[in-house]
Order: sequence, then C-alpha cells, then structure tokens
Amino acid sequence: MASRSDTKTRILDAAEKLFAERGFSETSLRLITSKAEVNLASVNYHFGSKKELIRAVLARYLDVFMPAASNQMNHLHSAPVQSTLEEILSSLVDPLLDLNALRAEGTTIFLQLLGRGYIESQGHLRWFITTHYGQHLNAFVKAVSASAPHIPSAEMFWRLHFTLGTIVFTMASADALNDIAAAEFGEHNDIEAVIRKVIPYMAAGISVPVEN
Amino acid sequence: MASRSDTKTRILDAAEKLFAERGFSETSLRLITSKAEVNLASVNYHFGSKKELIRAVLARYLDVFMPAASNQMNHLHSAPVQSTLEEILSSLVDPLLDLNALRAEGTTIFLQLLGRGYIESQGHLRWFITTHYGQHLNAFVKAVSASAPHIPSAEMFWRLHFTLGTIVFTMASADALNDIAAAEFGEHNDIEAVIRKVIPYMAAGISVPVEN
DNA sequence: GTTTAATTTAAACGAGTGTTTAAATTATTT
DNA sequence: AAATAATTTAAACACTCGTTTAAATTAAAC
Repeated sequence: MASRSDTKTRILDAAEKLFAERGFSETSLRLITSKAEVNLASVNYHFGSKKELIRAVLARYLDVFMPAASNQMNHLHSAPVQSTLEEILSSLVDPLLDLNALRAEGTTIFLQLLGRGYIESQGHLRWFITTHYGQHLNAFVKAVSASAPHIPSAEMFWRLHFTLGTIVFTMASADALNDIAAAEFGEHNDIEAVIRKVIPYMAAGISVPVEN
Repeated sequence: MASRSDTKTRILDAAEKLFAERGFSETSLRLITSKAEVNLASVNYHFGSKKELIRAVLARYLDVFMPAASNQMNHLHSAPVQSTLEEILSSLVDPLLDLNALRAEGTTIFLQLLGRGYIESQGHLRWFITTHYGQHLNAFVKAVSASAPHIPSAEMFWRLHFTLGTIVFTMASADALNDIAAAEFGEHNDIEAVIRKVIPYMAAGISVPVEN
C-alpha cells in the first residue's frame, strides 16, 4: 500500500518549505514536485487538489501544536495560583520549539505558514482553524482573559489579533530581520531568542489599561 | 497630451482598490482594466509593467504621507517638552486620516497596501521604502527612541519591527476582523477606531522594560 | 487643413498554471 | 504464479497570465 520513501511525505516536506518561503500562490505544483523528486500528477492523486495540499501541510503542524498548547493551558489552570500573562505566553514556547524536533526549522516554518495563510487565503484559513481547532483556541483565550480581567472581551478580541499580527509578521520576516540585526548590532539571534524578545512586547500590549 | 478622463488615474484608482482587497499577485491586469473601463494594453503603455504599476500605486500614497509624517515629527521636536510615546504615535493619526480626503477609503487602502507589500514582495518593498523615504523614517525612529531612552537601540530595532507587524497585519485583515467584531460583539468600528485601539497596544509594547 | 505626435484598440504571442487522462509500472492479494 | 489493486508516469487539456504588435483613432502642432 505504501511506496518506497512515501511520496506523500516527500510532497509535504517540499511543499511546506516552499510555501513558507514564497507563499502559496507563488509556489507552483511543478516546483514542489521537482524539489520532492516525484511526478507532477502525484499531488492530485494523493491530495486531490492544491488547496487540499495546503490544508494538509498546515494540519500536519496544527495537529501537533494545538493539543500541546491545550495541555499547557490545562497545566496552568490546575495550578493553585492565577498565572500571569507572561507565564501563559511563555508556556507556548515549548510547544513551538518542539516543532523543531518534528522537522528541521519546524518552528519557523510553522509560524511562517500561519502568517502566509492568514493573509493570502482571504479568511479561508481563519475559518479552517476556528472550526477545526476552536476548542483549543478557546482554552487559550480563556486563560489570557482570566489573567487580564480588566480588559473587556471585545477589546481582548482586537488585542489578540494585534498579537497574532505581531508574532506572525515577525516570524515571516525573522530571517531578514536577523540578518539586519547581525550587520547593524552584531547580534546573532536564533528563533528562540526572537520569540523570547517578542513575549514581553505582546504581554505589555495585551494587558495595558483601556483608555477612554 | 492628456486624454479625456485621464486613463492613468483611472488605472491607479481601480488598481489600488483591487490590490488592497486581494493582494498584488492575485489581481490580474485584465481585472484592473475592466474595472477601470480602459484597454488592457494601456497599463503597459502608461506604466511599462505590472511591477511599475504597483510602485506607482504605493508612491502616490507615500509621497503624501511621508512628508506629512515628517512634519509631525518636526512639530513634536520643536515643542518645549519631550513627547510621550503615545503622543508620537498619535501624531501619525492625522496624516493617516488625511488620506481619506485624497480618495475614498484612502487610509484603509494605504495601510492594506503597505501590509500586502511587506509580506508579498519578499523584502523588495522594504528596500524601496528605506531607499526612497529613509530620512523620514529616521526622524520617526529618533523621536521614538528619545521617548523611551531606557530601551537599547538593538532592542528598539526589534520592537519597531514588532510594531510594523502589528499595524500591517491588522490592517491587511481589518475588514475581516471588523466583520467578526460586528457579528460577535455588535461593534461597528471604522478605520480610525481600529487605529486608536492599536496605538496603546503598540506604545506599551515598545516601552516595556527589558528583562534579563 | 495638413502633418505629426500621442493614445487607444483588438488581436495575438509565449509562457505558466492546476488538473485530467490513459497507459505503464509496481505492490499486494489470492 | 496469476490476478487484482495501488501507484507512477508522460502527455495533453483548458485556461489565465503579462506583454507585445501593428493598425485605428484622437489630439496637438505647424
């Protein structure tokens, strides 16, 4: 039933790299299949269409990350004291970095895919994630809201999307930014260092008192 | 020399709307010219290529916004007291909203174009902006740095790019987010309301003390 | 009014896209 | 070993894309 080196996996591995680098619509199936060293038609044979390939690429990461993130929320919730916002955000660092064990550069690729998907797919990815991983997201939103009870839920909605933009845009251009930072300031950061830099920024923004 | 209702302007007007809505590569010249009710070939005749059309669309806004933003920086600088970070960010609101006088929905379109451009164009737009409007950007960076002297310049570099991500991603999906906010919370925000929401978020993140 | 330049137009070009087809090949089952 | 199913392959299909061409039209200059 399965072939030699699993054509399906070869396609997914090649596709996720190219999608993360150059976006979905800028990546042709011919480029993917030539990098994966498989036949062009095998994408449609195994996945049906390009759109379903994109979903499969994302799902392979989300299926690992989302339950892991949920577990972290549960651990925090079972603690005796209310967690701080920074603790909640920091608890996602391990699930994110664990994606590097899954595949080389897994963390960066995942975050870049997320960013590309949110912007390119005209709301389609947003629907896909909320319908397939809604309960995991709710656990996160509840934890964050509990840590900042002075923020009304409508305001929190906006701030969490500001935060999504912060992390997703930063990661989509993390490589370019790291090059500039190295040349300009002699800094040499890896992906974890950047994540640890962005957490205080996001935590401060989410919890800042609402003006009127 | 000039034609009836200025074909060039009709193209720019139609193009900027479509580019902002669906991105650059997802918008075909045929769609632009049919909306603008001009001939397909007139794009190449007046602008040379699609890439140059994109630059012309962006430049039409940047040429207005950047000097106006610089003026605001100068005004703040000539004041007797050091401005707060929120004042500096807020001083950009008027230049942004003035784009609505230029064209209907000008503010939204400009910010969406900026977001699309930074993400789609693989660093090409970043280069275009820094080389063409670098001095205006420097005035802004200097003002922000002076208002938060406890942040080292390398850290400030990262935080300003976090901020770019926040604003740019938010605006690229502002329409979708406004629809959700209206359905979920009964909120009906215009672009100014969203900008005023994001400023405290960004200001808090930029100036939060560095951990160690 | 005639000539010259600028612009608009319809049509085609060449290249690239995702997808489908049917035959060839490989793997599995009986 | 034979029969059946799963997979791979090369080729073609139908379509869209940005760009170019050369003729038709409109505007400007003399």
